[in-house]
Amino acid sequence: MLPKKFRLKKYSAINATYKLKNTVSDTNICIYFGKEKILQNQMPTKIAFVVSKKIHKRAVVRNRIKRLMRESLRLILKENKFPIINNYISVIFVAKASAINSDFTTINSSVIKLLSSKS
RNA sequence: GAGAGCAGACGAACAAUCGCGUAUAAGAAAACUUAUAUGAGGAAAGUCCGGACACCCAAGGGCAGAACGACGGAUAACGUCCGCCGAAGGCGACUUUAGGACCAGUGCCACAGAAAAGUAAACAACCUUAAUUUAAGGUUCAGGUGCAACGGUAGUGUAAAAGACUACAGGAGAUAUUGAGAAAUAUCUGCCGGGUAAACUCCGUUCGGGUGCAAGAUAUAAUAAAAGGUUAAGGUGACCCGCCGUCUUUUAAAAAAUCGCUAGAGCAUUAUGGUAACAUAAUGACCAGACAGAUGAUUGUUUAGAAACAGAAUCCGGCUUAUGACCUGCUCUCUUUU
RNA sequence: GCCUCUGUAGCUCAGCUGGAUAGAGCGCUUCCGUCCUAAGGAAGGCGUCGCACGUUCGAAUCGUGUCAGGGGUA
Repeated sequence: MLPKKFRLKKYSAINATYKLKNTVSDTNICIYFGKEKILQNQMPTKIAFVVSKKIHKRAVVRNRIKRLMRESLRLILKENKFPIINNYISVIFVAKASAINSDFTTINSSVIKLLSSKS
């Protein structure tokens, strides 16, 4: 789990990020980017993870996908591979139906691929 | 040894690195940092029942309504649990059981059949009399139909028949004994007119307003538009009476902190009472509490080749459903040996 | 958290209340028709009535449980 200051919490902020439709997608994951930072460089980037109930009914499966995505993003933030993330106010990771039963390496590789394609 | 029945336990372990929630302590103006401790179930699930708790409300009456249904107990309560009776199934250990009442009333029982419940024979058969192709009377034993035929089997009896009579088994009622009771056993009485209430219904018991922690409390902040209304809107949510008595409804937008929030009809061990469910007493420990929502990732070793079902959301008691592997105890049947 | 509805042929739906034949339209197959196709006509098959247990002589229908899907509300 990310520390609390990196989490995107507010309902209105999530809706605003969705409405921009600045997306990059894969078979497993779709990423929504928010507005670019111009003035507020001091604020940390807010990140959210979404796994819809339409994808799978059981909470254990959905939690597993969320945790895998979080883990891969934690490693990325730690090594600071992609500074592109720090240029946006908010980022939302949405899992797709094909992400079910996939292990850590596939999720991690798709996250890296999407972020590198954006930059 | 094989098969089966019942009950129970468990719900991968260890190490390393990185990382998250909560609490406490220290530091810091603050954001936060460091250290320590701790952090997912037997079903957390389904939401099928019962409660606690909270608020609205004033909590009254009537009539609808809902649930339950052998008997005795347990419990805060229950549609749950325990014991026991009857019935059904099994060679047996044992299992299952919505198990009150169709002598209050109404309805239904297709096709077939004489007839599906009405003091019933339109098929057919038996007997008697007249008569010989038939008619009248008596009868329903046997036949056939159907899930079910007006009690069953065997005899007596009769023109032919019939609980008309007798024996046996069954049902019902009465009496006696046993038992806390359901009920069981014995004797007697020809008493014996189908089934269906998971059909309406009747009887008995219970419930007796509503909404659910997004309940609600505290603090801060607080709008706009339209419609209706003291000639009674609205609330009490099947409905009626009765009661309360001033704002109410809709649409749009905005803001969201703290408490409730986890010490409990709870858990473990022991003792006593009870067949048991359970109750009482003593001792001990307490360490999830989030709010877009914390337990993860990688590597190595062991095991059965990385294991099943599955993620707390106010809290308890049950029920139901899902579930891999290994293990334990008691009992029954069959076979073999002694 | 609470409330509520629906599962029937490949698809869309009747039938259920009130128990005794599982049906309609579109689609599919074959034949007729036409020079060929379409329209039209004829015939045919297509179903564990979501699943399990029960009540009943008999269950798509009644009862209970369960599974799946949808909707409403805060």
